[in-house]
Amino acid sequence: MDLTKQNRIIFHLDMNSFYASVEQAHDPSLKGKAIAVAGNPKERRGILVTCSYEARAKGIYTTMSVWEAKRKCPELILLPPNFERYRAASKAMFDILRSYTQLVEPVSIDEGYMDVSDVDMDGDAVAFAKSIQQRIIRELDLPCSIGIAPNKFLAKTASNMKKPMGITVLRKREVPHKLWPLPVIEMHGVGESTSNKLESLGIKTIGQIANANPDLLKSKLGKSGTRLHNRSHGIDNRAVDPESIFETKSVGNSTTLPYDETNIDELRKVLRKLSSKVASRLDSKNLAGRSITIHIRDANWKNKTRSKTVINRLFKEEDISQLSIQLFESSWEDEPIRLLGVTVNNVFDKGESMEQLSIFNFEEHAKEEPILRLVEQLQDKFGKTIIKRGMKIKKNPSLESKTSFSKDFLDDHDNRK
DNA sequence: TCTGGGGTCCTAGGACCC
DNA sequence: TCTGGGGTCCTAGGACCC
Repeated sequence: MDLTKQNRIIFHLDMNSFYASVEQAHDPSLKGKAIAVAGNPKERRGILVTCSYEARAKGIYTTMSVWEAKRKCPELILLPPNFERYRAASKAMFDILRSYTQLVEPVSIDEGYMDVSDVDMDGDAVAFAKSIQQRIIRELDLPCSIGIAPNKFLAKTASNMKKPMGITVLRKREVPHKLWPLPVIEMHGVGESTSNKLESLGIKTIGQIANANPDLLKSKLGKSGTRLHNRSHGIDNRAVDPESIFETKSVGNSTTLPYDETNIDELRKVLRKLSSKVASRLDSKNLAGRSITIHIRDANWKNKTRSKTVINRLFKEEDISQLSIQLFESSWEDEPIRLLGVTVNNVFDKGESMEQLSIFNFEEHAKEEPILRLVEQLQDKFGKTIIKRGMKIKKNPSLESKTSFSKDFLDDHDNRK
C-alpha cells in the first residue's frame, strides 16, 4: 500500500487538557472545578503543565507560573503530576485507536495520527470519528478532539479548531477560506521567532505565506520556509508511521536548581544525580549512546551546550557522570547556574552480544587497558576521527607498532557503524 | 518570585575523505 | 604545485512542540 498516496483519510486525535482530565476521571470530585497540574507546587519557579477548562475560563493557562496562577485564581486546585497514571491512560487510549487500524502514530503522550484510508467506515468519516470519541469517553472518561483531513498537517490543524470534544473536517479546497485569513503564528511549526522574521517580510497571514515567493521564503527560512509554503497550500505528504515512536534518538534529564548555584561540589552532585537518572532510563529501554551533551543555563537565562562523542557505547552511570562533570568543568566560567541537563545522544538498541567496554573502568578490562589508553590519548591529541580507522593511525609512524594491537578494538568499533 | 522538562529537527563551520 | 566538488562526522546553538 502506498502510504503517501493522495486521497488519504487522516485523523489527528488530541486529548483535551490531558493530565487534568485524567485527574478528573480518577477523582470525579474534581470535575467542574478549576484544577491544574504543576511540576512541583511547592517549588519556587513552578509552572502549570496543564489546567482544566474550568481553570481556563478564569484566565489560567498552561505554562503560567504557579504563583501567578494562584494570585489570579486563589481557588485553583493544584495537583502534583502522576506520570504513571498519565502513561497508563495514554496506553489505554492508543490501544483503543489500534483496535481500528495498525496505522497509528503516537506523537506524544496525548496525541496521535491514524491513517484510516483503508478502514471500512461506510463512507462516513465523521460518524466513525464520533464513535471513537464516544468510546474513549465511555471507557476512559476522557475527552478528545479529532481532526479529519487528507494529510497530517491539515488533520492537526483541524483538531485544534474545536476543543473540547470537537470533530472537525478540513478539506484541501477549504484551505483558502479557513486557513488563509489566520495569523501566521496559528500555523503548526511557526513560533515567535519565525513569526517575527515573516513580519519583517511583510507577511502576517497564512494566505500571505501561500502567495509569497517560495525562493524568498527558502532564502530567509531555509528548509522550513519551503515547508511552510507547501503547508500553507495544504500540501503535506508525510506518511503515518507507527514505528516512529520506537526510534528514540536521545535520552536526557535536566533540572532547574532551587537557587542559582556557584558551589562546584553542589553542581557536581547535581550532574551525578542527573547522570544516574539518564543511566537508569537508558537501562530500562536497553539503550546505549555514542555521545553526550550537557546543558548549562546561567542566571540570565543564557544557554550553553557542550558535547562529546566517545568511542565506547555510553550507558554506564559512572561514564555518563564522569563525562558530564568533565564537560562542565572545562566550560564553566564561575557564572551562577540556574539549570543543568545531561543528555545521551545517538542512542541505539544495546542488544545482548556486545562486550561491555568502559573507557573508565580500566581495572575491569586489564587486557584492553593499553588500547583504551592509547585511544584516549589519541582522542585528546588529535580529536576523534584520527582513531576511527586503522589506516589513520598508520599515518603517524610513532604509533605504527601499536596499530596491530588495537586492530580488534578498531574493527569492533567500525562494525558498530 | 516571570519563565519546567521531555524531546526533534535544522543550520553552519571546520576537519577530513574520495 | 595548485585546485575542485561532493559527502560525512563532529560541535554549538537555535527554533519549535507538548
